[in-house]
Amino acid sequence: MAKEITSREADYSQWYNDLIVKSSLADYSAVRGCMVIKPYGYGLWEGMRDVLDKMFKDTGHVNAYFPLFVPKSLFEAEEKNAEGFAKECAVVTHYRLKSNPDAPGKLMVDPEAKLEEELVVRPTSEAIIWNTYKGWIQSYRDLPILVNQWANVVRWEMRTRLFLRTAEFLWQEGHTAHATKEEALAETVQMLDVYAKFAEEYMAMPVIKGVKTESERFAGAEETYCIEALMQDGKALQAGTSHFLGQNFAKAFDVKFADKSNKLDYVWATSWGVSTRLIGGLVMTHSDDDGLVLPPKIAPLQVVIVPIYKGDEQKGLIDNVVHPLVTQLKDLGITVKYDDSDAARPGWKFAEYEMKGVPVRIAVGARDLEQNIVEVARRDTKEKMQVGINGLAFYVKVLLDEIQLHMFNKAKAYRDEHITPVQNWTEFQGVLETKGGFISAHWDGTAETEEKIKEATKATIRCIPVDAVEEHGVCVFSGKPSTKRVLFAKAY
RNA sequence: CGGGAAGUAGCGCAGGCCGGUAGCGCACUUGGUUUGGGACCAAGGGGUCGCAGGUUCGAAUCCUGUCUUCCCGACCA
Repeated sequence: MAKEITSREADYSQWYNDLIVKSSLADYSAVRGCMVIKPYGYGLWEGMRDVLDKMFKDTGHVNAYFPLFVPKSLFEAEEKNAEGFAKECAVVTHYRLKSNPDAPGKLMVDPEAKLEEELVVRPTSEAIIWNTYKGWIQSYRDLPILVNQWANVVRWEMRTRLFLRTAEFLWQEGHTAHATKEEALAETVQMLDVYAKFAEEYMAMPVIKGVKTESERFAGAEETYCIEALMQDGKALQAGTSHFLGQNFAKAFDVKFADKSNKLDYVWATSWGVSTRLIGGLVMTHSDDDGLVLPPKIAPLQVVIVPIYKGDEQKGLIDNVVHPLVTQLKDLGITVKYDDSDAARPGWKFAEYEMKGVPVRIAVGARDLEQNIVEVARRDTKEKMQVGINGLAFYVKVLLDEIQLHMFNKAKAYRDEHITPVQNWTEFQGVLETKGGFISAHWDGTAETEEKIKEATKATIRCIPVDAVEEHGVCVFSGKPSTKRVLFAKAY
């Protein structure tokens, strides 16, 4: 038993940490709050990135890259945004080291090399980008600008967790500029839909589309849309956000355009992003006590083939069957690995690929060949099936689709069971303590009530669902009138 | 940033109170036997005990500082 992980029941947090490390997604690093994303974890991110990037391109966006550093004077231009991030900014103050005269062989910051103006390491890029857009935009003919960047950002978090919250993380941030409010709003909603589609169809992670309350809104935004997912421990995870920024950044950076009648107006803006946090969400949505469970559409490796043999003669016979199978699977666009390494025995390989969440495993032994079959095992349900070799590649292709669908349906069933409508404060507290998940409740719309509920229970309003129905009710906490239900939950 | 715990071979740990030149399991190397759920036998290799100071004839062990990680709070994606 070389690699065992803590069970979810014993300690959910420890299970998560064990899983990330033992499945080789990431490692802790020598830098406080920063992690190393290992090749398997990065492969997962690359797969997600490739799909999202295509979805962005298909909706008319292009990629660009802006600087890591933001001069402090630019950063503080949009005051609300700057204040919102001020407490977690890394700041570059010097540009040179020198030998330390008091400690031979050691270096020190050269006090003579102090920067004229401090550079903020971007926690997000609105400031540097809007400063740049000012030079790109004169007329309505220059609009819209639909730019995305894949980048790293830094937020100096006090308490970090692998993938979910690290000081540095990878993400994409879209920054668009529009001539009208309507167009910007449409863009905001469009990208929210892109995120939701990606989460559900590729990650098999069901999400609720909604709007943030004022206190949870992105600093500097007029409106923040979000997708919220539910983890297996009943806590919610904000998985992506899309912001309608109004004219806030255009005003802060003086970005005006001339419309068709040559009238000057400020540009309308959006920004939207998802990060490597999605990997944490993926892990906590599907995985079990034996390791990762990855949806086929995102899994870096979809199929692994393990030979079981005694001696070179049997190995040769198995090779004769497996090699054409590998070709057939690849021709169907399936990623496959034939693990015929002699370094580990079959049982060890089984456990290892289960830990890594490979969706389908095919075991081929001499006994199978006599009957012209193989053993196909699916990771999500742990089922094993005897399948004929003829037509096997196509069978696997269909099976991968079935696994993808089953994973989504299972996660959705769990999520739906954990959206609990409550009518009063007693029920609210009871559900939160015993069951967890989302609580659908009426709220009076005030930040005061929201804050008091948070203080009392640690639950926050995750979102006001976009499909919330209008109904008359009374606030679960204050008893004041309310027109729609919102979703509360404890959150990551 | 406050409270708690931890850091000794790649991983998991013992040793520490009572200072005397570091050990166990797994992993690794070589050879052999094996292979249908984390194989077995034999012989090997590998550690400035997180880092930096201090006490001492002598420090993994005692003292001080510091770094990193985990858990609980406050803050946040």
